[in-house]
Formats: sequence, structure tokens, C-alpha cells
Amino acid sequence: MGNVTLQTIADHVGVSRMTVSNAFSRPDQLSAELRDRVLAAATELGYVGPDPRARALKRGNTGAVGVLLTKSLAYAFTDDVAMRFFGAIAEEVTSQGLALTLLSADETGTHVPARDVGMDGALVYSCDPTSPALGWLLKRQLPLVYVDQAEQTDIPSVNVDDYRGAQAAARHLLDLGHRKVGLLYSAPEPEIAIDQAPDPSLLPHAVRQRYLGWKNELDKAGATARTAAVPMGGREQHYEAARQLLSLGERPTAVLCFSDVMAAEAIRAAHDLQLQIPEDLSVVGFDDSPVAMQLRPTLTTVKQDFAEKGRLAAKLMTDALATKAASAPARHYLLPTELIVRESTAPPRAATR
Amino acid sequence: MGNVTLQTIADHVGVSRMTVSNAFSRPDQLSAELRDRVLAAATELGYVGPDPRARALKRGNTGAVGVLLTKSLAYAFTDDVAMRFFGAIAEEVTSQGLALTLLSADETGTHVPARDVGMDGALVYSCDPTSPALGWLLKRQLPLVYVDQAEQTDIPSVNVDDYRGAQAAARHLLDLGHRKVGLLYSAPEPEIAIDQAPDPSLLPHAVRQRYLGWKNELDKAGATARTAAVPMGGREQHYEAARQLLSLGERPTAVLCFSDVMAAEAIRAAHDLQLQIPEDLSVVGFDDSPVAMQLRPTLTTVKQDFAEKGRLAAKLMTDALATKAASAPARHYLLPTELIVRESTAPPRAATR
DNA sequence: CCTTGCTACTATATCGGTACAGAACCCGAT
DNA sequence: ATCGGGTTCTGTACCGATATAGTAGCAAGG
Repeated sequence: MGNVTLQTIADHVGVSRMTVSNAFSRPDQLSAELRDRVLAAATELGYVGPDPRARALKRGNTGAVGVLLTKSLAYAFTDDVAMRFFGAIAEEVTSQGLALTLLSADETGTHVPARDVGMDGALVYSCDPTSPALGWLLKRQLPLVYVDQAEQTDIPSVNVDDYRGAQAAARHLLDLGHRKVGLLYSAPEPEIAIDQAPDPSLLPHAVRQRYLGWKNELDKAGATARTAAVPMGGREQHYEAARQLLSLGERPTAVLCFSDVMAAEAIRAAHDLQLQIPEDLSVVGFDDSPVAMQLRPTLTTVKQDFAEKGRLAAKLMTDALATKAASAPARHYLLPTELIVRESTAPPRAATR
Repeated sequence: MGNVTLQTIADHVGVSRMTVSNAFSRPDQLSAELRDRVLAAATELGYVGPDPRARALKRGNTGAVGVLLTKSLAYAFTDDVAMRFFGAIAEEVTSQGLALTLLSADETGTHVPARDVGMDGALVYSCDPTSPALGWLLKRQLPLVYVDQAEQTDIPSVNVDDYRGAQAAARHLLDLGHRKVGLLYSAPEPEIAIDQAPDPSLLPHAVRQRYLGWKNELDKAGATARTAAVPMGGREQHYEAARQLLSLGERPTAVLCFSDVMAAEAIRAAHDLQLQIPEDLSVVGFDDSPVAMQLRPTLTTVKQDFAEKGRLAAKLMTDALATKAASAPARHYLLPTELIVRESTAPPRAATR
């Protein structure tokens, strides 16, 4: 019971294998009548269509584009914002008839997807630039698109203006009169670290941009920044870090959070510490994810357009695939951010004027 | 500048192509010394490793498994629960060195991933059993695993005991004394439909199970069920449907919601209608997703273990791939559900004893 | 000295398609 | 009658690897 191939059908119908191939892939190359006969024979023999693997080999493309994420996939999938972006990408990419292949950056086992799985190109989303998986993709010379990732001149990229967004958020708090501000951001270290200024160059790109935006703006105004670095992980970690930050002697009157999800936990922690928001504590998030509107009070945050980000990234990818190595200089996009003021921010209780 | 292939390296080192292949894929087949020379030549020539496409053709496997979702991908990606499950699958599957390929069920364009993209097997998650994409997967005779999908004897599956969970939820409300209960569930129709009993056979599997669990339990107790069918779509739809349901003349004193996300919108609608929860209205969700704990009041819901579901599905898949066509009878799992009572349910205000 | 059994490497035959360059035929135009 | 041009189909040569069987060389055993 060897497999049914083009040849099987060709023999059955009495034509050349090439004709059968054409019946499937280039209908204009043969008469409608013969094509019908071929297709009929194919279904009769249980032939589904040209084998994707063989086709991929000969044609040189697989019909799939990869997406590389640094962090554990299970974690990424709990991230609302990442998923929003993904959805947009998936939508756009699949509408082009491509499939999206998830690559993990873990180097577990001997089989490394980034090296061993066939794909026509890959999106690199918020990855450690030194990760081996990314290294493989680069070596394979696949068309890449960077998203939320430090720019590389020769690689098209889509970024969000995190820096300006963060600045605006800090500015907003300063304008309200806050002088002691907590910064809550995620960091690669495995432990919560309070008031240990990070080495920005070690932070993931988006974290770095936001951190710098906040910090520079606060420093410029001579305000005090207290920091809490949260390990990537569950919400528990966020909660715990926020709680520690808010239990400090000189408690900040406001916190700037790396994400809305973190802000949600900060609010929960504040609540548990009997702090009123925004009277005792102002909270600013980042992303304007759906939770921002669900929180009570509703969350002041910095909006970015995930969907647009995804669409743009997908577009860059499909363009790159269409014009193989066209070598127009790589395009770089920087999407705007916007401060959205809602209910979670107010002047500090004892605002000295 | 033809591509660098095994042959290029073979010529360069002066060995047979097969030896080069072995250097990469079966290191035990040649001396360490020669292997080093081959690998050195490979890096020198910029060879990354055996071409995945060619390898896939010859070996017959691609190292990727597909996941098929019915609904638009962008929509699926806003679904917390689906993403939780995905994450677990992705984690498990990639730890086996496989990649996950997202397939869309839309039949857009001529290129249909379910038919045209190479993969070793596929997970089918909560899909319309008549969808063409699923049809292709079946025709290709790929190893499949069904998840949240009506059982098929010959296809391994993982399901959740939605029926019993829904029963327990309904029972809980009945025990509290509720006699008029609203049912809020998603349906394929494009319009919100109030009090139009659905034809269960047309509902997606999970919806059907939950609906039937509720309905049968309520009917058995002689309680009144008012229904609101919500089109798949955004939260706005959920909100609107909940609002309509709660604006009825004989307003239900409790609502059973298909998901926690729907419950969140029901709570929002209730809030906007000046209804106190749980005093004026009890709300029960489904899934025990993270939002359940974030809502105020915290949400009574039916818990299912997404992570376990994902893990199990991935396991079934990898097993199926390992034992090619081993034809042990397909295993079917039914994971338990559990009612979690929190703050959003209470006896109706004027509970007649 | 001849067999046996390793180890280290090679030759050949696919895997299942598709690109490309014909070949056969028919038609209308010269 | 000849020719150019279109349509329809065929033959051949790969695409880049790997499974399998086979060969050479060498050490140990009888």
C-alpha cells in the first residue's frame, strides 16, 4: 500500500505525471475535460493534493512564517498584550494564505525549531538579541521582521514609541504634584529587587525604553524614583513586588507600572494595604489593554495600538516574502503612544503647592 | 552562487555527501576527528544545517504540529481561556522539540494551510465539525487530537465535563432559591436573540454541553429559563445582550454565563442598570479564568483546568506521533469541572421560602 | 592463514513534486 | 503549400537530503 502519488494517478488516467501536477497546481495548462478526469481519479484513489513537503522542497517555500518569543510560551500566552498582537499578526498572515508557526526559544532537546523547522521567514517579537534561537534564524538568512526589539539597520522593524509614552506618563504625575514615584517593571532576574537601579543595557528592549523614559523625566524634575524589579512570572510576583514597594518607609505617592496587568496587581496590593486610589496612591499602567477599563477605578495608562503593530509587522513580512531579497532598504516603523488619563491618577493627598 | 548543500561541503572536505549528512544527523557513524573537520568546513562555508524541507521530504516528518481553530484567529486570541490552553499546549509540544503551527479555518484565497502546509499531526480545538479545513486534515489522514469537540470513536480526544459543571452551577442557584434564571451563551447567529430556545444540535460542542446542563437542571426543578444568545464577537456584544436580558419585564434574579468574560460584561451591564450584585442579581461564570478573581465581587464560577487540558492534548499528540499508526484504540479523556462559589451569588432579594 | 566481526566510510536509490524545454497538433494567415 | 502562433501534453532534470546495503581495513580467535 505504497502512498498515492502523482505517478499513481498518472498511470491510472494514462497521462504523464506532469499533467497531473498541472491539474492541481496550474489548471490553465490543460483542458478542462482532462483536468476533471484527473481530479476524479485523484479523489477515487484518495489523493488529497500535492504533498506539501515535496512541494516545499522543489518550490523553495513552505507557506509558513515563524514567530519567535523569548520567554516561555506558556507565559507569553498569559500576556494579554502579546496575544492581542499575535491575533492581529495571525489574522493578517493567514489572510495571505500563510500559516504561523510558533517557535520556542528554549534550547531543550536536540531538535531546535528555529533551526530545524521549515519556514519562509520569521517574526522576532521582544526577544533577547543574544538568544541562540535568534542566532539560528539569522544564520539561515531568513527574511526577518523585528517587533518590540532594538532596531538593526538591515532588518525591517516595528516598534512602539515606548520612551515618549513613558515620559508622558511620568510628566503627568509630575504635573499632578507627585515627587516620590515608584517604578514597577519586569526584569530578567529571578528575585524581586527593591531600589536596585538596573543596568538598562540588560533589560529587554521595551522595558528599557519605558524605564528610561520614566527615569529621565523624573530625574529632570528632581523627583525621587523608587524601583521594584519584578521577575517575569505570574501575577503573584507582581502583587508581591507592588506590596513591598508600597510598604516602604517613605512610601511613593504614585506608581508607574510596566504594564496594565502589573498595574492591576499594584491596585490589588494597594487595596489590601488600605490605600485609596487615587487619593493615597496614583497608578499608571502601560498598553491600554482591555483590563484598563475593567479595573475600578479605571486606569490611567499609555495606549499603544497592538492591532496596528501586528498588521504592520505582518505586512512587512509578506512584503519581504513577495519581493525576494529585493533589498530595498529595510523599513523601520515607530508607532505613536498616547497617554490616556482616567480615574486612577490624582494629586497626592498632601500636595505641597 | 548556488546554495551550499551537503555536496558542497563533501567536495570541500573530500568525503562523500553521506558522511557529511551523518556528521550532522548521526554523529556516531563517523570518527570524531572527521566530524570536526566536516563541521568546521560547514561553518566556514556558511552552512547552517540540513535543509528542513529536504529532510522533511525524505524523512516524512516536518517537526511541526498544527492547531486548528474555527473562529477568526484574531478573535480566538482575545479569548483568555483559549490562550491558557494554547500556552499549555505550546509549552508541552515545544518541549518535545516540535513547533506549533496555527491554521486558520477560513477558506480565503487559494492557499489553504490545512491542506497545503506540512505538518505531522494536528490538534483540533473547538471546531465546527463540518468545516472544510477539518475536512482537509481528515482527508490527509494526519494524526488528530480533538479538544473541546464532540467525540469521534477513532480520534483521541480531550474534553471537559461541561455538562456536569453546568448542572452544578444551575443546582447552586436553585439551592439558593432562584426560580427565574437567565442563560447567556454564545451562538453562531450574527444577531443577539432573546428568549429564542436554540436548537442544541447547531451549537458548538462546549456551548451545547453547558446549555444542556443548565437547561435540564432548571427544567427538572421547574424553574424558568430566559435565554440570550450572543454572537461571537467582542465584549460589546456580551454587554448588550446582558443588558437586554436584564431589562426584561420579568427580570431574572440570576444569570448563568457561558464564560467568565461574559460574566464580567453581565456584571458591568448590571452595574449600569443600578443592580447590586449579588443582592439584586446573582452571576455565575464558567472556566475560572483569571478575571474571576479580579472582578468585584469575585465571581462564582465553574472551574476547569486549562493547563491540564493542554498538557493532556499535547501528550496524546506526541504519543500518536511516536507510535505511528500504532492503532491502540483512541483514548478519550473527560476532565472534571468544579463549582467554585465566591461572592457573586446569593439568595434572591425577596426569596420566598 | 583464514574466518569473523568491528568500525569508518561510500554508492545508489529514492522521497514526491515542479520548472523548463520541447513535441504534436490545429488554425488562420501569407 | 508554408509558416507563425497558440494550446495541450510529455520528458528530463533537478530540489537537498537520508536509508540501506555494501566495501575496505584491521584486530581477534581458531
